[in-house]
Amino acid sequence: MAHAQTIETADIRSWPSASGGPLLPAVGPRLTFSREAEIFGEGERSEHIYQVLGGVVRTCRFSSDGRRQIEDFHLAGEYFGLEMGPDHSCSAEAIGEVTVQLLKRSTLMELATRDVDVTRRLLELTMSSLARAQKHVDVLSRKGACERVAAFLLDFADRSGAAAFVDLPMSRQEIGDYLGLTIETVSRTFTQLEADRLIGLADRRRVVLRNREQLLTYRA
Amino acid sequence: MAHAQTIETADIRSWPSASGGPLLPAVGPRLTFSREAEIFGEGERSEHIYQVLGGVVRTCRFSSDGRRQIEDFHLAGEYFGLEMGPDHSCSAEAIGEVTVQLLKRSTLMELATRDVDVTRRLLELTMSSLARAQKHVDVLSRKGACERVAAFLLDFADRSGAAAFVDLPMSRQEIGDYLGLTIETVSRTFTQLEADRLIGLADRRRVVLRNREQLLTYRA
DNA sequence: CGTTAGTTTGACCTAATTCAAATACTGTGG
DNA sequence: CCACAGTATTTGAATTAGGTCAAACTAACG
Repeated sequence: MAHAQTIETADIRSWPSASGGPLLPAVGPRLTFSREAEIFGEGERSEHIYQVLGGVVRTCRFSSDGRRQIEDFHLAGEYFGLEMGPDHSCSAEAIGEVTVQLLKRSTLMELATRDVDVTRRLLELTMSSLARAQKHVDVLSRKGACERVAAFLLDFADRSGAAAFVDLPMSRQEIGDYLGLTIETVSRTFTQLEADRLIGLADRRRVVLRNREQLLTYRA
Repeated sequence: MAHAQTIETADIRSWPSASGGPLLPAVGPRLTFSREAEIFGEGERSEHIYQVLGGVVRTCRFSSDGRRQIEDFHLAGEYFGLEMGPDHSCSAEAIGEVTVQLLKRSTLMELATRDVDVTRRLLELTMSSLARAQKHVDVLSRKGACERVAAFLLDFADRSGAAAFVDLPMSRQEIGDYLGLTIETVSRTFTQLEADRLIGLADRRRVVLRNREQLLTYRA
């Protein structure tokens, strides 16, 4: 957890009001990480659960052949770092500057033995991660490059709240490592989607979803 | 749930002794399904959670283009059918004859509001499903056909308890639908792994793992 | 046996990778 | 503001793993 800077230790009373959605008590400090900083590493002891407050985090795993598999990107509001075992099964890194809320695992687990709601929320959280992972399996399993990129763009747009405009914080390489494609194929696919008028590329990082309908059919 | 046959309604007192591992109280009947019978369908209301008592179950999803993605195979002792939403997000079907223990979801959830252990066990269960799904993502992401099949065989051997001998209950087509490969590629890969002395094919369904070491290196 | 479904094998094709090179950005110092 | 270095991205050409189509083979079962 290098380059981290403590901002504030949240009070245990910052428990979410009876709102829906999986929210957990912020039993830990906030930290800010700079671009490309490691938040935790694969194999490290898992002491905390994390909630993104600002920026985007990637969780990834490295194969013995040096390839990087990005499990997921995590946007503001989302949680990451939940583990079953004692160690982190993947590493987490900041894409650009990132602020996270730490939740001490032991405290949370202790709370969970007394408060069923905490356990229930952990369960909801884990189940939605599972649903995402299964969708990821579907996409990787037998979809072509266009469908993968289309599914990624739509998912990312939905999650970042923007209707038809995405500001991608991650590189082409990172998209490739998420979608199981090479950087060249990702690049060519963007080019082709633009040629087909399905997207517009204002900037290399700013994508306009021109034809949501048709992009959607790709991800079926 | 066609072709199902009730065998016995388990007593709620069949709560697992203080053993480790994710075990849940069997609050529901046992059912037996015949070969290829549907246990539940995608989109159906999710009323139960299931534990396999005997046989192997596949959970799968169908793309609009008619392709089948098998999410996972479930062996004796394993659970399936946990959902976050009200409906099943995939269907479950019997491979060969299968006996399952049903756990009524509403009863389980009611139990969970009173007993933290139940919720904790549901959490453990979901987390191990998540870990499996993430491993599946890794395999599908950038591995070749040999590595996929090798990873599948090793995983299946480990889970069925056999050290170096696997009796596959599923067809080549099903393996393909699980690994994101065509039946032809799966077949060719088996042939090649045998030619390379990594496996032996007694019967089409009986595989001997001749060289566990080398198979392992494939899945790194 | 004959029929059927599952599997293997072969020939060819396509999508994506690889290798290589050109181009476009970003930030820095002048 | 411009030139430069370094990185990210795009584009091109050649290669290849896996898919597709088609046919032969095998096992199971009446």
